Amino acid sequence: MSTECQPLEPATPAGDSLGKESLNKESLSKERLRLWLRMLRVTRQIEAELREKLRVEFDSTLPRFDVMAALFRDSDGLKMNELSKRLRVSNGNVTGIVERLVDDGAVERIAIEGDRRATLVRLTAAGRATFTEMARAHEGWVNALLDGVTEDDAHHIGELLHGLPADTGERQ
Amino acid sequence: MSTECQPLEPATPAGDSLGKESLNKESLSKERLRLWLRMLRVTRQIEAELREKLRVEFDSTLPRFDVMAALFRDSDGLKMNELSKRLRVSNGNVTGIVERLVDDGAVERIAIEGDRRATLVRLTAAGRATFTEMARAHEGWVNALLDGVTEDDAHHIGELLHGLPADTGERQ
DNA sequence: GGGAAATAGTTCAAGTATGAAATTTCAAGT
DNA sequence: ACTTGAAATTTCATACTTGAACTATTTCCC
Repeated sequence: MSTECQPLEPATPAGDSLGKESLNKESLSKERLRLWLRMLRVTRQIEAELREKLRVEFDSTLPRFDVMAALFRDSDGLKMNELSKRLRVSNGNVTGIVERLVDDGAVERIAIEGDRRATLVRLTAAGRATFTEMARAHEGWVNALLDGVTEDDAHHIGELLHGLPADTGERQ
Repeated sequence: MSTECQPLEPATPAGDSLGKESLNKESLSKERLRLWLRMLRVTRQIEAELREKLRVEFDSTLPRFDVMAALFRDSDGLKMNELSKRLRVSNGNVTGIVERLVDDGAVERIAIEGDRRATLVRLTAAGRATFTEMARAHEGWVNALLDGVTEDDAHHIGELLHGLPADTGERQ
């Protein structure tokens, strides 16, 4: 959903006693909020279009795509554990998605010798083939959706986002 | 979820016969994909933190917050219809969220005279009070999460996002 | 006026998502 | 060996989300 709330009235109204308006903390906070709302709206919109494309053209979904993408990168397979860390979603969530991918024949579970708690999850050959097609299409869709963005823009925004607390988290 | 896929190998590999690499279509496409993945990751991360905050501090959720925000802006109330258009979510979705907000006492349904199909949905006094608190906190959280973003940055990214196909859609 | 089309909502099935509890297995320490 | 604790997953309750089917009401048009 959209978080369609707009900045409320400033707590420090008209006359600002701290200095230039544009250097004001209130103003900066409002501007960041506006930015966040716009980022959210754009992201949601793009996600919706990608989801629709995946649904219509591949009878698949974004979560499935995400899981397959992670497994495609680690072609030796991942433990459920690692998968959920990689995708930053809850453990139980991954269980369900993988379950459906197994039903689809795109993914297989492999027992790990020496640890009967864990399971390895891996793309099947069919899964790899399907994902390769999906990924190619996906890149095309994104490219089209970000039509107005030049390479410089992309690079610039990327840099700005990169410094954010939200982007510097525990990845890997 | 995350769409953690990285750009695959370029279809046009090393030697590029079309001109400078940075002006290459392939390269631009990859750069846009990279940008999209980063936007998605940052957005998801911020959303996750906001959701957590709402849960812990207000025992609420983002969808509830979004609905309340929309109703706060239109203090006369909105029809379910308008609400779902405003938030860009499905009709049935809004039904459920409003239902829970009604249970919470934050929202009330009001019959519309002259059209027995539609219902008006409005924040209660309690709902307005609660939302005012939540919105203040929310702005603070966003402000903190976007800590590294200057006012110029915010403005710049905002402008770039603004031109996107995804942002120019049927709003309001 | 009467019926087709449009509009407003709810309901439904399936999938996604979380956080918490429960289960099974492993790893130590005693 | 035994128990305690950690680790890997699944299960569960709840909630969100979509797209489609369904109901009820209104509007339009002949």
